[in-house]
Amino acid sequence: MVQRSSELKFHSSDRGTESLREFLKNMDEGMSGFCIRNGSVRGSSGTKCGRWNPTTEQVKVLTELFSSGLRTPSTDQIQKISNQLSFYGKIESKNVFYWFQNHKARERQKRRRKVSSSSDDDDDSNKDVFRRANVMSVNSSTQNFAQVYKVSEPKRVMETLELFPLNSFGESESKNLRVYANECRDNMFSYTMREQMDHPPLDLCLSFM
Amino acid sequence: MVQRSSELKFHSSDRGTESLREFLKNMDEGMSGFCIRNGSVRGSSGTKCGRWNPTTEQVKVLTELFSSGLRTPSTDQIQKISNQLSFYGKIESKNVFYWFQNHKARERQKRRRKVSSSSDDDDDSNKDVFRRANVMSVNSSTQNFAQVYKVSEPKRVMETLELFPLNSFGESESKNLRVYANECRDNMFSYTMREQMDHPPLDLCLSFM
DNA sequence: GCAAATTAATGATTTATTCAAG
DNA sequence: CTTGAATAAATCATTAATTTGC
Repeated sequence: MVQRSSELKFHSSDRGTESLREFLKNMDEGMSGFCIRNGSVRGSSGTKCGRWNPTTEQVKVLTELFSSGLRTPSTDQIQKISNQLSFYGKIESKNVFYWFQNHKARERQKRRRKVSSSSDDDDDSNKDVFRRANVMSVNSSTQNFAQVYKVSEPKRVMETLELFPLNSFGESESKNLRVYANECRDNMFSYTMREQMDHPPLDLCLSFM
Repeated sequence: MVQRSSELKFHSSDRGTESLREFLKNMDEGMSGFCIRNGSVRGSSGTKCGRWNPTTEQVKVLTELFSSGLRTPSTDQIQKISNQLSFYGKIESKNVFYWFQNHKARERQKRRRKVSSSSDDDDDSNKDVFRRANVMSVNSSTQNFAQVYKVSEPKRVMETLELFPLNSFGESESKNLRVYANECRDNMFSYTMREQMDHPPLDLCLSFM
């Protein structure tokens, strides 16, 4: 299925569109070689990874977080979660993002289908809006985003996940609220990875503040 | 399989819309450096980041590109287009992304509303091909885009528009990918919690032990 | 028992809607 | 009123479950 659509056909009427011209030019160039997704490559080795397949632990943690109230993690949160979960297996930030998005949507859907009673149960709309934006990455099958992403994740040191940074924005919007607050507690995790997966190797500490 | 459901319901009314902006900012503002996260800069502080206001030239080029068949530019394309257009004025990648998205949607909508006669002879059609051909389409729900950019792109400076970067993904991605350490990644966001949230605004610390 | 075939889950994309700045 | 921004809903696609015939 090779599709090439180099359809870019612009009206060559030149007006002061030198820039466009340039764009298109470049575009064409780029067009020439795009390789992307070679359909098959399946099942073979790891390079061509299909979609993310979360491990039990990963799902567990994600689910916990979700049921703890986290619905639309911020970019940072996603990064952190991803970092943490990478311990259990391959995972990328976007996966976390998608997971939350799908999970949220499907829970809602499930609820609706079941009983439309409780008015509008979940809907955490506000938060979503608020942060979704920052969150994930795209894999763009071909792009090297994945790579990049990958890179960016590992670098981060594991810190405690701080979800729901309580503090209402809106008012004390002091210019820089770069409250590095949590920096201090950077490494308090100690990965005692236990062999037995029976018990969650990790402790989810919910601290209410 | 088993999914937990604990929906919270936050019907807050506020939507924060600065996040995306913020991230994207970091992304291609690697050099521009402007407006450092002023979330809801309501009261307005120094750098007020209003929404993008495209210049005539920018719109012109974008429109040309659109009518030339480009419908869903890939991330790279966006990046490049953005770079090019920055010549005409302030612009960010996300603006390009959104522009295409909105323009596409609105053209379609317009068409429908107007006359369903001309079916879809518009340029949109071929765009599909275009996009399809390149699996690398930007896709990623908007947010993704944002994130991706933010995280992955910061370092890539493009000078020439190179669309459709052919690169075989999948292999050693350990390339250099500058990690782009965004130091203040800890900016906390604030959710406006509603009284009736199911879950208390908790600070969720996930520590692996 | 064990694969091919079929179905159920769910990861990933795309589209439609919504909100609000100017 | 236009349109940038952002999300939720709908959809597509692929993997895991499972069913079924042998």
